[in-house]
Amino acid sequence: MTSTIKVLLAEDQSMVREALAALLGLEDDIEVVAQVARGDEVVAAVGAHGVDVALLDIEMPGCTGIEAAARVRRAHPDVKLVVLTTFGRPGYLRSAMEAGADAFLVKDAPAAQLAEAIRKVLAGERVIDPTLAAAALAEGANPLTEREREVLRAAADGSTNAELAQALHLSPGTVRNYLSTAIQKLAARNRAEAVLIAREKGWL
Amino acid sequence: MTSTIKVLLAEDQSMVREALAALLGLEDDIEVVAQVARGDEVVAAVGAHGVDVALLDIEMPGCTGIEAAARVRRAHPDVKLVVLTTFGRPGYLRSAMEAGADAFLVKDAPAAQLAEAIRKVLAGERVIDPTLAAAALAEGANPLTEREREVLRAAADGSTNAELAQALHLSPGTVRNYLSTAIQKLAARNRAEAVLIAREKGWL
DNA sequence: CGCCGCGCATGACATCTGTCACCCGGCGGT
DNA sequence: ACCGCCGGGTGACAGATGTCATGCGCGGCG
Repeated sequence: MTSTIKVLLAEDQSMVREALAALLGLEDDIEVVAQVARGDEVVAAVGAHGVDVALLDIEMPGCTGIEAAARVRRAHPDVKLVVLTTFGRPGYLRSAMEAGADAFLVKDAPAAQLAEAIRKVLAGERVIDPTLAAAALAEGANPLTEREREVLRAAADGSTNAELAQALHLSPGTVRNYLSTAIQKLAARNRAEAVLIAREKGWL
Repeated sequence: MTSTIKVLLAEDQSMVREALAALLGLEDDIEVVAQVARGDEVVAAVGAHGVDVALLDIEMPGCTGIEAAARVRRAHPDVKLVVLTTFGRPGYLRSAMEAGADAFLVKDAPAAQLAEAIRKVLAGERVIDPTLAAAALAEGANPLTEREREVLRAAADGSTNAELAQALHLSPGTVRNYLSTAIQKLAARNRAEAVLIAREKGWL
């Protein structure tokens, strides 16, 4: 490797983003060439700066880091993708890998792993926390259908059946049916618990 | 100022914590002398390292940064307290100030404000985002009674009335009464929405 | 002292929610 | 051709939830 590794940082909280930039700035083979605060600005920035590795937070306005990863994979297939997240939800790991991520890191892992992961993905390796990988495999795939997920997502803010029906252009009875099957699939006791479980597993 | 400012960093996500340490390490008048990942380790670490300023995240295991701030204030009245948080909830600001914090920063403020805030609190100033301060004053105090808050907190995980009654040693009817008044005070349409509203305002 | 707010409780009532049975049309597999 | 699953719907029913009136005892405040 003759030149430095060019990194893009995508993270919405500027204090965290700039702190991560400072951290990576300590490594002399790594250079942060671009920073963005929104998921939907990632692809353009990757194109504009000749980025080698994109470091993507999941929780971002615009679009999620996972969606951004999928877009970068399509537009710039050679760029390596590191997904970084606060929450070690197995479902997140699964969808990140499906979106084409090369590494998946949680923010409560030691900071040293960050630079290490960047070097490894550039060398063609994949970096995944083995504990999380096991959890993702153990829990199986998302059992919810697309519609069930939609209804559950819409129900997350405490809307009533009537409001959900209106918002989703469905009959109130259908809304209740979907919620009922979702509740059973998730082994929850009501919609509120179902939302919590789905969210925790990264199925929302 | 003849010597460097000694800072304690309390933040549970090690990647963020170490990144913030790297960021502060770039300032030559600031030295991070201690790092902890739990709220209940803060007081001891402050005592052990002769800390000038404690930087406290709110969301932490052990105890919250706000609770930790109150404990430091009691045990070491001269130590300056900077509370740092992901969520700019007015209720958080209010309780942080009541706990004796000297500065209140949100993580999506520019990183430069961090070092600046540390220097300002040491000079005796208070640092508060004016927008947030206005919001905190505008929304008024927490209208919920202690019991209402307890019930709402317990209801947050989707428990039924019967389970809440058992857990809180109350009659099921009483649980419903408390939830009902809480729902009305928060102008919510059901318990789920009430939980969301209370959480967003920092009243939980 | 009287009044009010809080904690706690009961009973009655209307509505919301969750479940179940059953219906249709379409699409993919065997 | 048949089965199963999905999207969408209806009707019925039990139980959970939200509201209201009312009651009691306690403590603070004018």
